[in-house]
Amino acid sequence: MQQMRREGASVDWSRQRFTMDEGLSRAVREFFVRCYEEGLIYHGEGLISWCPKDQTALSDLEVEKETNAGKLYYLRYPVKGNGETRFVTVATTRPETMLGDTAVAVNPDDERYRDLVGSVLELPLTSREIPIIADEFVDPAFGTGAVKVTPAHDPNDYAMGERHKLPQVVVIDKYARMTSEAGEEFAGLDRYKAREKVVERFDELGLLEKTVDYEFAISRCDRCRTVIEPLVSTQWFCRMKEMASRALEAENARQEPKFAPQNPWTKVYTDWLENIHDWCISRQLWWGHRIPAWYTEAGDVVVARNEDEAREKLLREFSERGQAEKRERLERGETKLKQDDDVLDTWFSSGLWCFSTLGWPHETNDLKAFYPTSVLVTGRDIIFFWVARMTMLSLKFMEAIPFRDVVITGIILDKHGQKMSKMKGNTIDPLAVFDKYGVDATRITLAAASAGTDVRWRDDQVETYRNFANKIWNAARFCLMNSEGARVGTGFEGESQTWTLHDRWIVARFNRAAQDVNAALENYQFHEAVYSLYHFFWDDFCDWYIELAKADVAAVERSPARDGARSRLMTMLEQSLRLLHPLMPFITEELWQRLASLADDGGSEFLHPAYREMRPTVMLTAYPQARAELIDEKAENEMNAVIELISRVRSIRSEMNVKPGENVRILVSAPDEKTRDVFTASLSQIKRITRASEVTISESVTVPPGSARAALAGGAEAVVPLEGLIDFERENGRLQRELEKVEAEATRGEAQLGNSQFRERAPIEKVEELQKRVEDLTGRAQAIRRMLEALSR
RNA sequence: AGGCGCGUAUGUCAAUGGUAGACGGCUUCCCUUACAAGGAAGAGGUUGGGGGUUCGAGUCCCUCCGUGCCUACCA
Repeated sequence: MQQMRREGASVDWSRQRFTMDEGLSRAVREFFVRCYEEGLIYHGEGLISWCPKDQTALSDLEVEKETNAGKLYYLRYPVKGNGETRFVTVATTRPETMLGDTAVAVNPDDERYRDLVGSVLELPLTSREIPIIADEFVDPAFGTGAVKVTPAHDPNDYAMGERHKLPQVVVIDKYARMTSEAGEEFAGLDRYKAREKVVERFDELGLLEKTVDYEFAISRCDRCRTVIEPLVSTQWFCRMKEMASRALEAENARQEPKFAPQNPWTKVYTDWLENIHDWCISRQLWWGHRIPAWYTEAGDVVVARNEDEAREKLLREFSERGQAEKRERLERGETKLKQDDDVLDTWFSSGLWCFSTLGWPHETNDLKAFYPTSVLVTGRDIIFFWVARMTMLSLKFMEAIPFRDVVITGIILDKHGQKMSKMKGNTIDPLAVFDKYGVDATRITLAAASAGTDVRWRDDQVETYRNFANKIWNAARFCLMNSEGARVGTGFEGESQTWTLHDRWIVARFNRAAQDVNAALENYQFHEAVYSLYHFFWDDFCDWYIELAKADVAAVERSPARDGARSRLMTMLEQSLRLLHPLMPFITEELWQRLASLADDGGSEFLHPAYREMRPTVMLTAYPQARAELIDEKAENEMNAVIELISRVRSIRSEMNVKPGENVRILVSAPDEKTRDVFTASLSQIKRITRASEVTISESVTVPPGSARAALAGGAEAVVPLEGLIDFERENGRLQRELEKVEAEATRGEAQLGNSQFRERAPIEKVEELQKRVEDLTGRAQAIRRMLEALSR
């Protein structure tokens, strides 16, 4: 909880619940009683997974399978009869369980043993005789084709025992020690000691045929790693088939719930539901919801919401069954009731969470308002534990599935790709990362990991986003330093005729970013949201917009133009902070507060209409939605031309080793008048950013000798006269490389255009798009060739 | 044994069948009046191998190699 608060999780803390709270306990008892009354929950004997250390039953999900390098022992059992010496050899990984064997099984079609079916074996080390039975389950190809059957200590054998009505001989107790049934020689021995001894004795008797190395799966308690012992025991079980089929129907017919990412989790979920087994829900632990069942000394069991109800129910039952004596004793208060000491599997109460927290079984307002919920976010290892059980248990008494969407996140691995575990000591402490890099940086780093893919965690990748936070801080600082005269929030209202190109452009870029971010969040594609936000803020807003607006914004004299530029800058920052807020709540709130304090009413006007009366905070502002009419493609294209011009001049400066402090002259030619107008409108910005002493724009230029040149889109050209400074070799190399690149791409494009199949079958837009691109490329190539020619003269 | 996933730049990872990108690292230059946790310019790829479908494949299909996870009642 402390960690969630540090993370800035914006949850309603007043609704914090604990599974053992009274309201939830009531729901658990109610659910249990109703299910018992329907026969869905039953009390009975079964072979369950037992942890000898924790002394409790476990469900299938709470045992971990592990491959284990063990041995396969081949044991000979003598066939009884007629003094003949014949043996049946069985293979086993657990020889100690042979003491509890009550049969040997073979496949009915197995010729080798057909004549022996029905005959009897003398079980070594015991005085027992056991039959040879035939069962389809046995695989003739494995081992010897004969299987020892220990119904009390193996799940398969248990099932086979039921099929053939075999007795159960319990030779291992709940402490994993041999019982007296195992015989004097073995009683009291630990299961592994017993194994050694059994093998030793078989060897002595000449009944150990061979021992081979064998790898097999071993089950461990996921809590304490102790090897599980299958144990016949009386427990509480929940029938799952019917509930599972309802959940399956919801998924198959209506995609309820919907998984994100959809593949492969939907299938993982449905596969498990299809192969579901009954659930052992009782635990012999001290902690948890006590099972609402009461026993009399005479062994009667009653399930009820409380002890009073238990008595009533018992009275009714005794009457119905005509057990007058029991009834009278109960009425006289002579019968003591004892509640079951066992508790419920915590996942059972957790499975009710979605409605137990909202007041069920009462039809509360909360239940009506908040059920079903919208989304459950969890890891894939919890799909069975929680997601499936929640849907099943919820559908039992609720109309709808408990959540519409299930988002499966990746799992954080260590830097070597290993799952983190306390045992391996490779866990990371989120609080330490928060301390080192900040919560915002950590949050956005996690969000940037692609959806559903595991993350190899390295602290240093948080650095990228710590730097991003720093960038946001510094950009905001610049804006705030130049905020005098700005009217935040109104920058882009109603005066578009005074906007510069970069104003129209940043509005377009912002709306595009808002569109992308909203779409990404809608689809739980958080990494795409991060990508859009990062590049919008850093590349578009910081690198270009602030730089282009700087001259107007930072003008010394106050003027309507300066106020306007500042208002637009501040407005864009305010909107950007809103867009960033869900991913970086702390820094955006801090900056937003400073910004809001500049507004006349302290920022109230920024709040979502529903929250106008509340204290201003970015949390209560409306999240920016894209306005399609503001995604101004024309502005984007024009700005691209300006950006290209500036970039190419910078590139020339850098490659020609022009000192940063040194001013250059720039001659720009553009055959197209509109392009000239675009450049002219941004003249002062171009001049400033390229550090030019002079920029001239005309239809065509006379190129001074010793100029570096660059071909631009639409036949335009940038010329930087560098007489005396130019390195002809370098310029030649630079242009050659450029030409190669452009020609290669043009050739590829032309080849594709030359393919009649492409022209016929590809969509028209694609063909036209390529045509345009190839035209531009060939134009550039021509221009560069002319430049090279001029250079060599 | 089945099922699922992954192999892309030196590293970690992106990319509805349509110009292969980001971040880090690397090279060069710059302490320029928001930011050196920064700015500018660069280098770096036959998308694991081989087939196939398609006008077009990192993306779809088959196969092989490598690797990870989940499920399972072969003793």
